[in-house]
Formats: sequence, C-alpha cells, structure tokens
Amino acid sequence: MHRCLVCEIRDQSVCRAIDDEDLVVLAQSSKQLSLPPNTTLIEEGSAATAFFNVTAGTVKLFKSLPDGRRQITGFADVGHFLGLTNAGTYSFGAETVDTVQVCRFMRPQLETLLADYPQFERRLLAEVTDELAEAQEQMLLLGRKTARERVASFLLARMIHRPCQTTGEENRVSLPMTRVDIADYLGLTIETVSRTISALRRDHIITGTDHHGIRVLSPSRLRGLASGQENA
Amino acid sequence: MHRCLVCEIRDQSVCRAIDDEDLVVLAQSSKQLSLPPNTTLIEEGSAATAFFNVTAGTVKLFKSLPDGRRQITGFADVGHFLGLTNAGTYSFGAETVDTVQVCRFMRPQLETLLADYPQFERRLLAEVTDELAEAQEQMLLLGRKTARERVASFLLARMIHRPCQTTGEENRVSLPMTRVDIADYLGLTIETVSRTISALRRDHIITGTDHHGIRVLSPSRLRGLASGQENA
DNA sequence: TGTGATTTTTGATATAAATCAAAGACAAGC
DNA sequence: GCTTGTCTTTGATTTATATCAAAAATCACA
Repeated sequence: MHRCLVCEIRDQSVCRAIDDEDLVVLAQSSKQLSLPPNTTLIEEGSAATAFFNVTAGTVKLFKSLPDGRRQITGFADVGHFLGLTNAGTYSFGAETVDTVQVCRFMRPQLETLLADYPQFERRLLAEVTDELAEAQEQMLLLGRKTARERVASFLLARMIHRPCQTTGEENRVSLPMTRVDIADYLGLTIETVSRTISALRRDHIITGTDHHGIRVLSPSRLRGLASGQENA
Repeated sequence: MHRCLVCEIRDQSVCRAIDDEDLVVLAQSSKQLSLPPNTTLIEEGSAATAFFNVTAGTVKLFKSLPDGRRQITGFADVGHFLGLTNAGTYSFGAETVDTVQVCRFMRPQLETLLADYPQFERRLLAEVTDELAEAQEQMLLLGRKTARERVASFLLARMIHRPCQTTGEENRVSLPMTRVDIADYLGLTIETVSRTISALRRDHIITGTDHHGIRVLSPSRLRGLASGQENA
C-alpha cells in the first residue's frame, strides 16, 4: 500500500497528479507486474479491460495488417501510459521490448480515478495531447522523409528523450529493440536500416559497433539530416 | 448569445458536454468566424493562442520540412476541434480547404471552461483519444501500405465518416481537397494518386469523372484492398 | 567455452513509386 | 463565350528502397 509513495518515477508519469495523501487509493487501484522481454501486454482487437503505466523498460505499440505487415506506432518507456481507448476493443497491440515493469489499472478502477480526481484527468489529457503531437511528427517522417532522414530522426529523438547517463560516454544512444522493430517503426526494411546505420558510421556522424547502442559524434549534423538538410 | 443554443452541430462536437443552461457561457467564451478557402488558421510554429471548433467545411492540418515537403496529418471537418497543444507554440499548421465556419476560443477562456466544466474536459479527452487512434491507423498506412491500398483506405474512410446524403446516388464520396492535398495526406505524389484513382476506375471499383467526387461501386472490394487483400 | 540459432550486415537485382515532361480538362474572369 | 491559368491525367524514364541471397557477428544455452 506504500508502493506509490516510494515510486521513484511518479513525477515522470500521470501519477504525479495525485497528492501524497491520496496515493493509497492509487496503489489500491493498480497492481504492479514484472514482465520478461517479448511478452504480449495487449492483443490487437481484444477487449479493452486494462490500462498500464510503464515504470521500467520499454513497450512497443503496433498495428498490423492481415498479411502480417506491421507498423510500430511508438515505444512507451518509463513514465508513459498505454491502453487508453474509447472503443470496447484495443485498436492496437502492445509487447514488451526488454524486461518491463508496469502498473496495471483495470478499467472500472481507472474510471473511478478519472471521476474522483479531475487533476488526474487533466494530466492524462496533457499526456494524450503530447502523444498526438508525436504521432504527427512520425506521420511527417513516414510520409515524407528519406531512409537516411528517418534513421537520423530516430537516433536524435532517442538521444534527446532517453539520455543515457549510465556511462561516462557522451551522447550515447541505447537501442534495446531489434532491427526488425526499428524497421517496423520507421516504415523501412531491416536491410535498409542496417545499411543506413552503416552509412552514418562511415560518414563519422555516429560511432560504436555494438548492435544495441551507438554514440553520436555530431549531434548537429544529425539534427540537420533529421530535418532534411542533406549533408552538413 | 443564443448562438450555441441554436447550433445544429452541437451534439457532433465537444460542445455537447455543456448543458443547455450553461450554453451562454460557451457562447461568450467563443467567437464564430467564417473563412474562405485556403485561409491560414494556424501558422506552423506560431504562438498557441487559440483553439477552434469546426462547424462547417473542412480544415487541413499539416507539418512541413524546411525544404517545403509537407505531410497533411488529418482533415478536420464538422464537429472536430483543432489547436490543442501543451507547448507554447503550435507544432503544426492549419488551413481551410473550402469555405469554413469555426468557433474560436482564446486560450484563457478555454482554460476557464476546462476548469469549470469537468465533463467538457472529459469529452475533450475522448476526442483526443480518438484522434490518436486515427493517427495510429494513418501511421500504418504511411509506413506499410502500397499506393493502391492507401488510396482505397482514404476513399473508404471518407465514405464511412462523411456520408454524402445530398444526392440520391449511393456510396458517393466527396473530395473537396485537391490532388496535391490527397497526395500530401497519403505520402504519395499527385501523379501516383491520379494514376491510382484511374486504375480503380478501370477496375470498376469506383466510378465518376468529376474531379471532386466519385462513387464507390464495390465497397467490399474497396474494404478488401484497404486492408491489404490484393484483388477481391 | 563451445555450438547452434538468431540477428545483423553486406551484396546483387528487381520494382513500386518518384521524377520529368506534356497534353487535356476545368474554372474564373473579362 | 473565349481566354488564361490552374488542376488533373497520362506517358517515359529514373531512382530509392525492397527483395532475394549469403556471409559475418552476436547471443543463448549446454
């Protein structure tokens, strides 16, 4: 019952909308789960019964076509929620990328929270509004950017939104997802993603041979590339 | 001050969250504007001072790259709002497609409404959640669908969401926007859009020679195409 | 620590859609 | 009703990325 009180990422998530004295309610409304990599959190098209708040790790959200083509619509990491919908069923799927910890709210409990705490609803509206802005940015990427621009945008966004302060290395970007996931996120094939990363390395814009982490040598050139300035 | 009371599309918009007796407040918080085609409602990157509710016509929302490449992220028509953002500036632009009527809420008034009427905020959250789901669907289209599938998806969505009940013609789809707009929405060029529409006509899936309106002959084949079943 | 399976990279070729180019249709203004 | 400009369609060619194929690197598990 003190889980939420000691939660280290509370102020990074929607939960910061709830005051300390009401945290017991929050803790009682949710359940913490620990999930191994590649666990299905949400089955596309299944009944929308739960809502999740990610407290550790990364979750991928995606939509698929009947023949298996898949588009990852986003990666939800620490502090992000997922599973909000007006429809009775989820219009998307969700799977863990690495080991993930989530707080799960069942729908009725979530409804109660929203009704009882207007500031929680306010906070959620702000989060969804941000997600929509991100989605619009991604539509620009998918509809109008070249492969090189897409990969540059992706690396840049991860560098900015997920600063890797663990090691002393400057501008380190962690890529916990596979090339398949990156490709499905950027609307490319794994071969194109791989070739493009190799080309950026060849051009001394990034460095590092590790598959799941690279270092950005020139953030400014990367920024230029991401916004369509070829070269620089 | 009775403008909102006699508003014919109130129950199609966020305004339906406000009770009849409080409509005066709503009317006082907003101002109705009538705008000719191709009017800029929101300049990309400008200060986010207003929020709009579309009561007639169609508005296009878009994001651009410095070199002019543009991605239309959505079309807002009757009942849709636009201009919501957490940032101080708009991350997208908005322009009228045809003659448009909007109710404009200045930011402070909107904040007051949100604070005073939780059900208004609730309604807005639901709307943004829907928009996000639509954006995810569009990401699947932009990242993973062929030109033929994109055009089929577009026509199908317009057929479903904007039924044209004016004429006796069954399954009529109105296309008030130009080919440039359709191309910028689907992540294609105008030539590809044009060729694809011609091909669908050749295959007797659609008919009509009018540039701004077509008729769907086989909704089921269109549905099949849109979800990736080539032929059918 | 070795071994098979998986993931990533690199190479050769194919192709869907872009680009370049021009003709035809439509709309607005005189 | 003609003229002028814009929008749309169609055609020829190019190109960025996909596809097909195989080698190299990494990972997981014994």
